[in-house]
Amino acid sequence: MKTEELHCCGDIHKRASLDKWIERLQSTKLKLTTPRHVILEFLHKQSHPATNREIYNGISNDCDLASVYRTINLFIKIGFVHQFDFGDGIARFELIEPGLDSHHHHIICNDCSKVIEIDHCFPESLTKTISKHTGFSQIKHKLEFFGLCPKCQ
Amino acid sequence: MKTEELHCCGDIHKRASLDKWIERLQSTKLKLTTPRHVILEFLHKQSHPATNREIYNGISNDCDLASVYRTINLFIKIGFVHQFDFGDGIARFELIEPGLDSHHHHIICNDCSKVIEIDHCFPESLTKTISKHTGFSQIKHKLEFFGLCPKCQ
DNA sequence: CTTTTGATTGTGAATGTATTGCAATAGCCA
DNA sequence: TGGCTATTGCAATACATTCACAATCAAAAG
Repeated sequence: MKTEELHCCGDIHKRASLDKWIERLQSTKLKLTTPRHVILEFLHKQSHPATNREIYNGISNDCDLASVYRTINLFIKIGFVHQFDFGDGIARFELIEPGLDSHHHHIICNDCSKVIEIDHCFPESLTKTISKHTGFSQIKHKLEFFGLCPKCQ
Repeated sequence: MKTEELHCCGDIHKRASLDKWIERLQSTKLKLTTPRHVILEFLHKQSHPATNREIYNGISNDCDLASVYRTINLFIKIGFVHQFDFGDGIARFELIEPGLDSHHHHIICNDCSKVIEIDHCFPESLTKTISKHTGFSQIKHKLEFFGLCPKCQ
C-alpha cells in the first residue's frame, strides 16, 4: 500500500468551487437565502466535519442557531451534507462532493481531538457477505477510528 | 465463509453467569448495592445493547434514573460495559465478556430499528496500516451497519 | 419596478439526554 | 451492633436539538 493512498487533510481533496454549490442549490426549488449562502460558504472552507455550533460561531451575526440546525437538516435531506458521529454526542457535518467516491472516515485523538481523514475502508465484499447472511438490503455503515495522536502519546 | 460465522442473536454467545459478574464486582473495592445488582442482572438478560432509559424501565422501582447513568458510567470505567452508538443520539450499553473476543458490531434496520449482531470486522492489518500512516497509537474503532431488514424492504 | 405570495427566518420556549450538588441512606468492616 | 464512607435519591442544571408562530424575505408575476 502506498503512502499516497492515505490523505491527511481534506484540503487536498478536489472540491467543486463554492459557486458550483450555489448553482446546485439554485437548481432546486429552494430559495438562496442568506443563511443557506453563508453556511454553504463556511462548510466549503472546512477541511474537517464541523458542529452546528462551530458553524454558528463561524458565521456569527448572519443567522440564528436554530436556522443553522434547520439548514443543515435540509442539506442532509437534499444530499449536500453528510453527518459524522465522533462519539461525543455532538453531530458533525461535511459537504459531500457529488458523484465521485467522497466516502471516507476519520481518526480522532482521544486526548486533543485532532482529526485526520482516512480514505481506507473495509472490502466491499464484507458488505455483501453481511447482506447475504442477515437479509438486510441497502447497507450503509458508520466507521470512525479513535486513538492517540503522535503529540499526545 | 460459513453461515455459522454470523451470529444473529446475543443469546448464543457464551456468557458468564450472573454470579460471576457479582463476584467480579465484589472483588473490587466497590460496594454491591441494590442499583448495581439489579442493573447487572438486567444487562445480563439482554441480547442487545440497552439505553439507560430502557434499563431504568426494566428495573423500575429499584433505583433512580440518575443512578442508572452513574452506575453505567462506573461500569464503563471498570471495563464491565461497552458503549455503542446507533446514530440516534442515545447511548446504548452491553456487558463485555471478559477475556475472549467479545468484539462485535451491529446492523440496525432504518425502519423498525431491529438489531442483529455482526461478528465480522475488517482485517486487523487495516488498523496497523492506519497506525503506520497516521502515527496514531492505541487505535480502536466504532463501526455499525444500517439498512433495511427483510420485513421492511 | 412594484406587488404578491409562500417559503424561510428569528425568537423563545419546549424536549430529551445526560450530569451534578447535597442531604439522606445503606453497604461493609471492625 | 455501631460507625465510617461510599452511594443513592432528589431536584436542579447543562447542553444539543426541535418546535410554534409571527415577522420577514426571495422569487415570480404583473
